Amino acid sequence: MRHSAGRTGPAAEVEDVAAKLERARVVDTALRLLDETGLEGLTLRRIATELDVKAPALYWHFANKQALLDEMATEMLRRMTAAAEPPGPDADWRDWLLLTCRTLRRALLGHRDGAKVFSGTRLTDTGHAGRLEEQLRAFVRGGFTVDDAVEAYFTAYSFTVGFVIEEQAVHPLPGERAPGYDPEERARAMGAEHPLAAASGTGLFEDFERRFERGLAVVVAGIEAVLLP
Amino acid sequence: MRHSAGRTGPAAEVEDVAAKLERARVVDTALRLLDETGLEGLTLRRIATELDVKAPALYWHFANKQALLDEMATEMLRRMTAAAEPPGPDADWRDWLLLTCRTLRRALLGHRDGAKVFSGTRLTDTGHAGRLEEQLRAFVRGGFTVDDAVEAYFTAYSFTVGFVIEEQAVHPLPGERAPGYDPEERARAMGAEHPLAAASGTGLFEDFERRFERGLAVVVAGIEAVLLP
DNA sequence: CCGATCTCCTTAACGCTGTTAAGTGGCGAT
DNA sequence: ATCGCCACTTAACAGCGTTAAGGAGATCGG
Repeated sequence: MRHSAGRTGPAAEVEDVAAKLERARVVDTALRLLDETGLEGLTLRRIATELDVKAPALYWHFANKQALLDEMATEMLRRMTAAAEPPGPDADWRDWLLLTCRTLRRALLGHRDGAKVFSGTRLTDTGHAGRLEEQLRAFVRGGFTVDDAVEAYFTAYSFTVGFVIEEQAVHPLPGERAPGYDPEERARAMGAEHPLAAASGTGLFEDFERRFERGLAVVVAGIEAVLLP
Repeated sequence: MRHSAGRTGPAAEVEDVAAKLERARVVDTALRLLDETGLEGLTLRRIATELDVKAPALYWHFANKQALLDEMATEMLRRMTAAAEPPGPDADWRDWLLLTCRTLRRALLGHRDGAKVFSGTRLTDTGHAGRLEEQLRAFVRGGFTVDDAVEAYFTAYSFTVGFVIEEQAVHPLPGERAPGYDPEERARAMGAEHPLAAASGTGLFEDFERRFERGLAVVVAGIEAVLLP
């Protein structure tokens, strides 16, 4: 099924590299198009046209659309990992966790519907294993059991993904604002008999940057309080 | 555009009730079908067939498919709210928050792809305003500012939605287990040079019930530590 | 009582989607 | 020169959401 199945020797090496380059070009184009069209508008025919190719050609490089989406999510993660300077090998678990979550958020915000693409796919390689290992090691250095380390990591991860999904519903792209997320409108909808709910629009639709940091601080403080030995 | 536009009198009342019953029947059927087919397989033609009707008939009741999905998400929330006994009017914010998040999780787990349906839609009515108001009031009673109350609520909400999205990737329906989320398989993929990452499968793919409770405890403790005056 | 109106549905069709089958030009190796 | 594989094309399929037009049946005003 793979490109060089059954072949051996240096020629296979070279061809595999070429194949990966093509694959990468498809993924790159798809990620660029994603920002223009959104996940709904991202069709194989469009991607193919952008690559001066017909749609069925993509099936040479990917088993199906989901495989392409998986690869896109993986590539997002790869770029994010490459862009983030890791803290030193003896860094505190807090530094690692903050870095991981902030970088994850940046990666998801980097593309329209990034969080949805990401949360709907399975990663296609284990390139992130190294970072995860260092993250968990930082926890263990801090006195956590492995189980508690995973627990802490997953809690922060869940918060981050959930947060960004909501954020991208309001801001499809940084700077853009989706219709229907207006604090005043919400206040009107909630009615005078629900003053607190009516006032919540501001706290729900604005200032995601600061709110993410506060949420992260809450999670970190909670980990300290509950899981730290 | 609405059913009784421009009409008055008791007959209109009766017809509106009938119309709403029809609408509700569509939503109910769609939610039932969702469990069988998943979000991908949930087509208007299938829903229509199940209702002994042709697909375009649905456009009499809903402007488009998204409007139906919105209504489905709203109905999920309505049932969840109806099923959950609220704590007393003087209950602690902790009780309210735990109830809200646990009930939200239950509601999302109640249907296949529940979290995805939910996170992709906008609620169609303000029936949840009352509960939100009580939730926020509990925070304010506890000494929170309105902003901090919203912040705390949203942090817990984000965690819950993010958590269940991941949970449903592993367990499409309670009891079922999606392929590819096997701890041993993960351990093999991570490799011997990443022992902690390899061991993380157990902590990531199992025992969601307990892990959700611990995550919730982390969030609550974090709110106490960071936001409580 | 009759014609108009409104409700709720049907049939037919449009343009689009992901995906498969079959065929084809070119290039490297034998 | 020819074989075989790579990377692609053309053609087509079933199915999707959605729209247009129309029709049966109840309900209404006159």
